[in-house]
Amino acid sequence: MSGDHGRGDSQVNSGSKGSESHKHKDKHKEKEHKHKDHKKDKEREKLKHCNSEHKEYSEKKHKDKQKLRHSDGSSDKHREKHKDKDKEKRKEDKSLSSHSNRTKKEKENGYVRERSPAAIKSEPEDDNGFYLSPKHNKATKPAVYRFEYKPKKVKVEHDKKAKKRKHEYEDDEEDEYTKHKKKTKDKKATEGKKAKKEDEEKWKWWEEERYTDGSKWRFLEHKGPVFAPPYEPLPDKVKFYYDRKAMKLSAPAEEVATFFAKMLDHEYTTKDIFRKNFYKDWRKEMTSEEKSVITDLNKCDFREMSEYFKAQSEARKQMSKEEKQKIKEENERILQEYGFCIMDNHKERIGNFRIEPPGLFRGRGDHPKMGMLKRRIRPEDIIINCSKDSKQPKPPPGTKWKEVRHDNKVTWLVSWTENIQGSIKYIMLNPSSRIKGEKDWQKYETARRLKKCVDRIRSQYRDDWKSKEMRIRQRAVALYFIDKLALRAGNEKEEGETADTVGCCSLRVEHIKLYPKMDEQEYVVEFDFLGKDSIRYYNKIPVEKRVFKNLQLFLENKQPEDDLFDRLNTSILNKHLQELMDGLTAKVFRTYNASITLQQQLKELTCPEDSIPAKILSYNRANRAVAILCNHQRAPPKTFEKSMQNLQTKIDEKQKQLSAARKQLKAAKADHKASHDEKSKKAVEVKRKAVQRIEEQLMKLQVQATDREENKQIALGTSKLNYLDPRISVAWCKKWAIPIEKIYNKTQREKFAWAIDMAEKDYEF
DNA sequence: AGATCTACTTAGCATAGAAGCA
DNA sequence: TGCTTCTATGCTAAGTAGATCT
Repeated sequence: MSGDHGRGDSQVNSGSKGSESHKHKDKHKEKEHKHKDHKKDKEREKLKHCNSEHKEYSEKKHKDKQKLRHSDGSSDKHREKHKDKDKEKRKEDKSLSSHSNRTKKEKENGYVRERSPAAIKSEPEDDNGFYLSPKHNKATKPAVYRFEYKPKKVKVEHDKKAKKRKHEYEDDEEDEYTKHKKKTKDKKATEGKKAKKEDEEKWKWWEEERYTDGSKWRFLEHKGPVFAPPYEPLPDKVKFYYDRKAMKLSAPAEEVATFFAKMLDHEYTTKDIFRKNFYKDWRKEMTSEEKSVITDLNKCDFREMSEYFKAQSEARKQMSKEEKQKIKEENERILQEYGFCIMDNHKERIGNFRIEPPGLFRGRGDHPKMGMLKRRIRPEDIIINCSKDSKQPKPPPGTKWKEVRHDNKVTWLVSWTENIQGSIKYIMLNPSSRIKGEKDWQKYETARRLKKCVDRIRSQYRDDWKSKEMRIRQRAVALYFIDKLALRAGNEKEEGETADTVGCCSLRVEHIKLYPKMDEQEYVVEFDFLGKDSIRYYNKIPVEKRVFKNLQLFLENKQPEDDLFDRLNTSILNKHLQELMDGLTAKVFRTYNASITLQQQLKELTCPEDSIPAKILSYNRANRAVAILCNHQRAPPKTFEKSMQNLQTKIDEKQKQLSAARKQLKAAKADHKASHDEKSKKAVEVKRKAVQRIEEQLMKLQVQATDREENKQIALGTSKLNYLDPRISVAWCKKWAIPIEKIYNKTQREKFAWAIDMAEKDYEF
């Protein structure tokens, strides 16, 4: 296990660290005058956090906010002004500051979407174990690649070549690749043309050549997207009221109003920004008459509309079986017609063939654009991508596509530009498709190549901590964080366009705190920031002295809102990584560390003599270690406490049952001792079996309870789907005779079909 | 050399549908 | 069988990263 971090079995932990962070956060807030209206969100947060500490925190936050409110009866305008001033000031600061010449981000979030107080245990690490490993230094060897990165003219890899590669490359997986090819060669010859169904489903694309010229396909045919159903005006009986008076809205204005009405139960319809954005966009849809009447959102009453939609969804639930069946069939028909495409002789499932319906935008976290109208996409907005020689999809009658192009250097079938951020959205294939699968496989191969040179890279960045050049030190410390803590790269973001979140390279001074000494530990760094999706990252970890000293240096003469790594960005970092290993980028470290952690944890946690459920618990624990590493959190399910209680009741009952059964067994034994006849002997056996059965059931329940408790606010799915080399899991299943269905559900099995087919029990990541 | 654009992966959440239970 | 609870799936936002433009 070379280059392994030796991560312990980090467990969920909501101890004192959490409260520390909260205090910190609170101070933070007051200092920065963050006082946006996020009462409702906090309430939601409160619900999410079941531990009392969190409640305390939320309440305190709430009080703080109230205080602030009182101190300045802040109107929106006031706040805006304040913000602008702040912005300007910062701009000036920046131009004066010699070390920071990059765009600075406005820190304006009051709403913090953080969850677990401290999900991550900082493990005191043996740094020697960390950096040195027996398999060391293949640095001098020319790198060997499974996939070509800068493909030249060669179009398709042919068998011969693949075989030749087998000798050239020592990659285990390479052997398998060729092996498979041989095995299926005969079969393939008889296959001939494509008989649609069964052969298609079983198509093993991983046994075929890949394109190496950068093209993604030769032939592509599809039916185009499915548009959102047109707006159906409300029945006349459902009224909208303005200033208590019923008012009939024009269809466009009414439609947008219904979007708001549908969200009425959500707390964000009470947020200032949301309301402001919504109102602004709504007015654009109004007739001039409506505009003159409706001048204040607060006087709008959407409740009747809201009730109507609730009743509708209730009615949908109450529909008869036949009606439901009919809808199901219709959906199936649409799926069959639009849900598949033909790509290079194979029918492939499309991932998202429906165009996103119009509605109100709700970004995650404290998003400046929340509430804006996401407009309806029309055929005129749509770019179709397909091959020239295919049957082109027809736009709906009386409409035209924006463009039809034939670009086989990309994988998307349909695209359009979305109006909130102006970004492009795509329709692409399902994860089970060849095109996605190959890429996924390739991703893990890159991570495996990193495994081979990670020791070298680690020793290099450690050397770089001593560099004379600031930029190199910064790069080295950032890389250390990315490697050790699995932080994301942290691209720059356009200020004011999105929620204020950061990754490694975009960390600011205010996101870390240094403690030369904390409790028993020396050189502790405390991280507290909002990452992707505004999920809070909170962690305290001891670092090496040199890292600590460097951080102190980076912090010198900086304001809280200045960049920690002012001489670094993701592009610089990735360019450097590219030089260290072909195909290496910051995110590869996440993949690598996730997968290697799973493999190592599985080795450590699986007991050969355990039952299958116990082994699965071990698997989930290994999976959990990764999820914690990658900070994959989730809101504790709304019914968590209750379902936990139910489970406990069941366990108690089972326990009673067990002791009763044991008593009976004892009695039967005594009986047998006395009588020594066949009948009593049989009775003993029967009772013994009963005890055994109940014991097993109890065990299963207990395992389930543990698993669930530990999983309260950790999401396993993301890492399973995106970070863990599926071959590790498949190999583990094969080794311990665990049915693969216990680990991967149907969708996951489809996505990982390649891994399930090719990984043997001795697979090593 | 930074800004912008493009393509693609990764992310959490809502909800539909399946499974379990009284 | 009808209700509750759990799980799978769909949805789409939010990242990463490379290419291209200025």
